[in-house]
Amino acid sequence: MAVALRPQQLNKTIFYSLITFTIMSTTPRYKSYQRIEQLPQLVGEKVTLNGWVANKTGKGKLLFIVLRDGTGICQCVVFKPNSEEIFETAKSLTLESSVQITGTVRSDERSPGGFDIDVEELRVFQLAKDYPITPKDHGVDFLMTNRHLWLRSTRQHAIMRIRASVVKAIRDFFDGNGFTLVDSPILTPAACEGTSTLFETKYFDLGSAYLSQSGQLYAEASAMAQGRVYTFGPTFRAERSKTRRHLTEFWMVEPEMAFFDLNDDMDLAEEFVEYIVQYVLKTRQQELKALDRDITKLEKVRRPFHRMSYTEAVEWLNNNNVKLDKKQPDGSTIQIDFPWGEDFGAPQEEAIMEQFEKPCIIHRYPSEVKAFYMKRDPDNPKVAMAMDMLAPEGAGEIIGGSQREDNIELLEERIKEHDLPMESFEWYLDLRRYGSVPHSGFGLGLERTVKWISGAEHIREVAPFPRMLYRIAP
RNA sequence: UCCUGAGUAGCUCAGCUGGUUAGAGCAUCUGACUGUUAAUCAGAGGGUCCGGGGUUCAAGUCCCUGCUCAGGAGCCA
Repeated sequence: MAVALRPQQLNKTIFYSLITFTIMSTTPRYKSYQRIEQLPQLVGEKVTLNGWVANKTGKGKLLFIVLRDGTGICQCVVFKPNSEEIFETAKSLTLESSVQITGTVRSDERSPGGFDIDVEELRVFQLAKDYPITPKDHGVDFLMTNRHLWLRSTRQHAIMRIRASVVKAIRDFFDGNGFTLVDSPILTPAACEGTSTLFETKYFDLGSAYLSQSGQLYAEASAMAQGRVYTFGPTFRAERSKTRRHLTEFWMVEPEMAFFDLNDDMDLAEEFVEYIVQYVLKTRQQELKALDRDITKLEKVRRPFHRMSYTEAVEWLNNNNVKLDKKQPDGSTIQIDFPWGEDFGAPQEEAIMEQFEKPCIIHRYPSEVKAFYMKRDPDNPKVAMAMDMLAPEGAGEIIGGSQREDNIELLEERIKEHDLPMESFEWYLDLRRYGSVPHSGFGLGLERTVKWISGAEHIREVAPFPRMLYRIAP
């Protein structure tokens, strides 16, 4: 019989020797230097740090070098009378020069990182010449052109760490809840949803291939094999979108669950998003602080979230006098009551979310405006069993999902209605021929989630090298 | 694709109804300063005013055109 051993249950000696063994066997070659995040444990000791010059100030015979090494910042102090040679070298240092500094750690309130190092040895790896990004204001275009360097700044560093934590939370959540990771293909033969514009590329003698805009159909097939699966990877949309919440290449995580109805789907989405937000709060306090993020807003992201049907949302819009701008044939615009059947745009979503401090799920949209694979509500065939999750603070849609159509006749009808090539979907129809079951899933946009949690103004800040309509480099 | 706005020093910007040799702050270089936090002080260098065409005695400024970028819409995660 298998017994799960937790560390507390192990004999202490064995446990600690295991840890020692692990560290000894994997990290000895890293012991030639320390990292700034270790400094609190190294006060009074002589350490060697490797890093880059983040800032340099001084006053007469005293020089302060703010060193960053990726794990934090540390102020290194050089005093001329101690060593003329080191002082001259330190004086010649420029922004972002790479150096190795050896010295003794001292706790000091006046230091930006809380710790000072009195420099005893200074080695220059390379002297940077005219680093373009200064500690002053810069425009977006300039920063985007220098994205490869911009990533070194405090703010971008913090965002990338939060992104990494969101990714980890996503994987932990599904891995720990009985889901199997399944990688869907990136090169696909045709459109998944049949609507979006796709990036096209040549594929040997087989004609064209397209970069995937969703792994969903493959996730559905895999869910019939594994029960509960998720795919997580890059997706591509060749839409000419130019807003602060669109990228042409972004990461999306798509869970797909056999035997889940729409309510199960929404419950999972809530639990999932709550987990991500709380995980980041727990593990990235420092980074959220560096970003000046109001964490009291994130602390409120606890279940249950708000929920309303599309029909209720339309009623709310009309009761609250949120009008729809309608273009007339003569070019003028008039304001009308929001008509049932029209899809929500950004103004409607923003108006609805203004009243909420945590996410809201809107469900049962008109089937006309939703994708072909979404199941219609048995109680009202005019609406699809679809749901979107909107995040507060103007973050907008972060999740789109649905219960899938599991009846083969109805699915074939939808494919015809949407004018999609039936033969391309034969394999997908097989899933309804051989043991079809009710099933559901959703997709969560990684960058939109990170943008919301980090409080970034623009989605381009939360991808290390964002791909946008008018920018593909660096 | 549509609507709106912008392009002046390495960076961020000012430059009025067209009028001497186009300015400031930061950055760079030189010097001063023993606790700086975007240090301060003194001095120096730094310009294809996005490209092309036009109007004018005279264009950074006005007109046309091209390019680049930004914000928004639609589509969506």
